[in-house]
This record gives sequence, structure tokens and C-alpha cells, in this order.
Amino acid sequence: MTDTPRESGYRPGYEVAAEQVLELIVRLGLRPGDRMPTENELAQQLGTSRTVVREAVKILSALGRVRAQKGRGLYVADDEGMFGTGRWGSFFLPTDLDHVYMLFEFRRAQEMETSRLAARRATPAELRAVEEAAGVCRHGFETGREDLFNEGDDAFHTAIATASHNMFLQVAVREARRLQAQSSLIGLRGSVGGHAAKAVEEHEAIYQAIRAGDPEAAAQAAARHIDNTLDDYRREIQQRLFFSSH
Amino acid sequence: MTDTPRESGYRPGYEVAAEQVLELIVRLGLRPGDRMPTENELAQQLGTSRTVVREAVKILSALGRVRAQKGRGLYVADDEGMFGTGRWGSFFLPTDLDHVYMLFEFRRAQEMETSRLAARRATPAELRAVEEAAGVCRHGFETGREDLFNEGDDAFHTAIATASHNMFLQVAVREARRLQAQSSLIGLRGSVGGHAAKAVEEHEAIYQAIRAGDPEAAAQAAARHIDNTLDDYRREIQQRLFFSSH
DNA sequence: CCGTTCATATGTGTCGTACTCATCGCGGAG
DNA sequence: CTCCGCGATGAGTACGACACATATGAACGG
Repeated sequence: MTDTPRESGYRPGYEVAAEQVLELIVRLGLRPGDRMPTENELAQQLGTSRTVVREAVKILSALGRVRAQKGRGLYVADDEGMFGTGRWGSFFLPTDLDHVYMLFEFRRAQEMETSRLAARRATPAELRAVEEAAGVCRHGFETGREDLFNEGDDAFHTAIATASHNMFLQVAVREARRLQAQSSLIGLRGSVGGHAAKAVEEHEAIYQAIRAGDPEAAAQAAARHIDNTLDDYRREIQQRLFFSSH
Repeated sequence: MTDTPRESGYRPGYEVAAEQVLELIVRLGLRPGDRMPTENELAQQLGTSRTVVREAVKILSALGRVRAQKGRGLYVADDEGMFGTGRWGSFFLPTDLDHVYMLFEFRRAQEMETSRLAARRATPAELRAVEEAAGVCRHGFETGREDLFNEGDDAFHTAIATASHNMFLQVAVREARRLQAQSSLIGLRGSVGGHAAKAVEEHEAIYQAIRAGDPEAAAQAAARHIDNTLDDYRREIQQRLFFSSH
């Protein structure tokens, strides 16, 4: 009525081409990692130009369904692109502090459930991976090496996500962490400040609950971890009192 | 460690161009819905060809950050493209029963947190929307109209997600529901069978907890709702005893 | 005076061609 | 047998031209 710039009945060719390529993948029975027809072959088979095929491929690659390598060819992405969020989903730049807080809340949901499921499903090997990551994190804290701390922290949560045996939660955890890491671009970063000591202890608590096979305890421990991290973050922000420069 | 498929130090131009375009959007202070520079202008400003710019734009459009309209121009996408999951993310088809179960677990995480936050943040209008959706759902059940039931159910959970005031959780909820709806493609669907009656009651419990402003009660009610739904779903599957075809 | 129609300008969509550059595979030199 | 280089393959980049959708405003007829 007022302004409805949508629905003009028109669909760009690269859009249908993208769908056709996906259908083709299915029809050819291609498995993740398999090689796809070349751009020229696709153009010929779809009865269109290479330009359109390329734009379609870019879309699919952005969605994490296809991978293109210069000099080699196109490949079906091995990664699960269920959200269509390959390595590209990372472009949302949190512009607002609110976004960062929302991200914490989002992570809270994911971490609780992954920890909960990990407590029920973690294999001995996965449990060891969690323990090891926690160890790296603690070591990084004790030696004051922020890079090690962050690496361990990341590995810790990733290991738990893996142990949850749920690909959707895994993707969500990964995306959330990546987005959060990018918030550092606007000068905000959870450093190894005062919260690190607490974090190490909280990691231990989560690990113990998972090891003990206590789902609810694990979930609660994870929730506390996020909540405390957020609190520290809030405190740190207020101290900085920074001047935005946009 | 696990995924480092980019082992050549090489980065395609359209990839950096995509980043630059995003940075440009931020730098220009463009808001969602605003018009962007034309492809030619972008090419000139980024010092590259229109070809590269177009491919970059296709990526960003697939990610839901940019919208292109033939004959008009490029626009900053309205919002929530954070996961890059426009109408395009919907290409993952759950092939396994495991996927459906994982989806339930995933939803459990999202619904718990949205309900929890909704209990703390829902405005009167949002609360009314939740109540109304629950009413539609109940009415659909009582009159045996499956479509109404499903519509109400969807509106109910969407309304709660909205009331959570967290865009990430909103997107996650929406994606989860869409993926789950698609699982009906393989012949599985939570029908209005026996679980509907329980579902209506559980909706009521969630609503009351949110209305009462009790976060934890809301979260627990949501968890029970998902758990029960999953149980019923499992039971229904076993009854069907269908023959998988692969 | 007002609405309709048409010409024009703007800008995305599509096509073709030519070239670069990374990668792979093969064959010959050492 | 190993290593080097050469050619083949195929994605990445660039340019130019045109098709087609859309917006704007002027000309026209009522």
C-alpha cells in the first residue's frame, strides 16, 4: 500500500541458477567434498552464461554449500551449511553494545544445552578433549598469556559443542563465538582481566559436571559461567567510558 | 586446526570487496533500508571492476545484508541478516531421523532462553500477542482444524521470540521452525494427534509464567513443552513403523 | 486542472571475450 | 628415483555492449 517494493514477479537468473545447481548436485548424487562440474559446463548445462553461473556459485559459496578453489575447480562443501553460514556468516559487525549483550544471551542458550547434552553423551575421548582445553586455558591464565587463554577458552567450548553430538548447536556455538570475536573490531574485548581467574574455575565446574554425567548441573554451571562473564564484561565497559568514533 | 581449508594465503578479490562494502556501509552510516552506492560507484571507489563488485554483492545478498533490485539499485537489507539466512538458508533437508531429534534439542535451547527473557521483557502489547496466538492454537485444537493449530503454534513461539528482544534468538527460533517444517517433506510431521491437547496446556503454562514475570518458571515450562512434544513425536514415529527407502 | 501516456535517464541483469594466475599432471633431465 | 619445467585446466578479473525493470518528468488530451 504505502510502499511495497517487493513482489514484482521478477526473478533474477542467478537466483534460479543457484537453485538449479543445488538440484544438480542432488541429481548427480554428489557427496560433500566431491568435485562439481566446471563453471563452463554448468553454464552449458543450465543454458546460461558463465557470468550468471559464477554469481550463482558465489551465492552458494556464501551459504556454505559450495567451495571454489582457484586453479582447481568447484567442490561440494564438506561443512554443514545448515544455516547457510559457512565461513562467511561472520560479517555482522555488532554496532551497538546491545548487540554484544544479545550475543551473550544467545550464547547462554547454546552453552547450556550443549553442556547438558555433553553430560549425557560425551565419549571418553571427547571428555579428554574438554579437559585438555580447560588445561590450556588455565595454563594460559597462570602464565599470563592471553593468546593461550583465548585459544583454550575457544577449544573448551568447541569441545563441549562437539560432545553434544548436535550439529545445529555446534554451528550456533561456533557462529556466536565468531560474531563475538568480531566485536573486538569496535574496541571491545573480554581480556584476561579479573574475570579470567573466575572463568578458569567455572570451566572446571562445567567439566566436572559433564564428567559426572549430571546434565542439569552442567547446564547450570554453564549458565553461571556466561552470566558471570557478562557481568565482568559490563563492569569493564563502564570503566572504559570510551568515546565512540563512528 | 580442524577446519583450515584456506591454506594458500590467497584471497579472491570479491571476498575482500565484500568486506570493504560492509565497512563502507558502516562508514557511511547507512541504515537498514537505505540506498547504497551503485555498482559502478562501488567499483570505482574500491578500485576494482564491476564484475568483482557484483560477485561481492551477490555474496552479501545471500547473507542477507544487501538487497538488489533491478532497475532501482542496491539497498541495505532491512535487518536480521546476521546469520545470512534469508529465504535461502532453507536448503538443508533433514535426511535422518537423528536430524529431527537434533532439531528438537536445538529448539529446546532457543525456546528456553526466549521464554526466560520474554518473562523479563515482554511489553503489554507483546504479551497480548502471545496470549492471542495461544488462543488461536487452542481454538484450532478444539475445532479440529490442524491448519489453525499449526498457525497458532507458530505464532505463539514467534511472539515469544519477539518478546525476548533478542534478534539472534529470534533468527534461531525462526530457522529451527523452518527446518523442522521442512522435515515434513520426508513424511514426518507432528500432527494434531494426541499431543495437541497437552500442547495447548503447556502453552498456557508458558504464557502464565511469562505474564507473571517469572523467568525460570517460563524457561522450565518451555523445556517441558519441548520435551513432551519430542516424546510424543518419538512415540508417533514408532507407531508408524515406516520403511526408509535408502 | 488533472490524469494519462510516452520519452528519457538511471541502474541492475545478462552476455561474450580476452586475459591472469593458481594448481595439477606429465615427461624429461640429472 | 627425484626434481624441474612445461603445458593443460579452470577459477578470477576486466572490459564493453546490450536487455530490461524502474523512476522521473514533460507532453498531451480530457
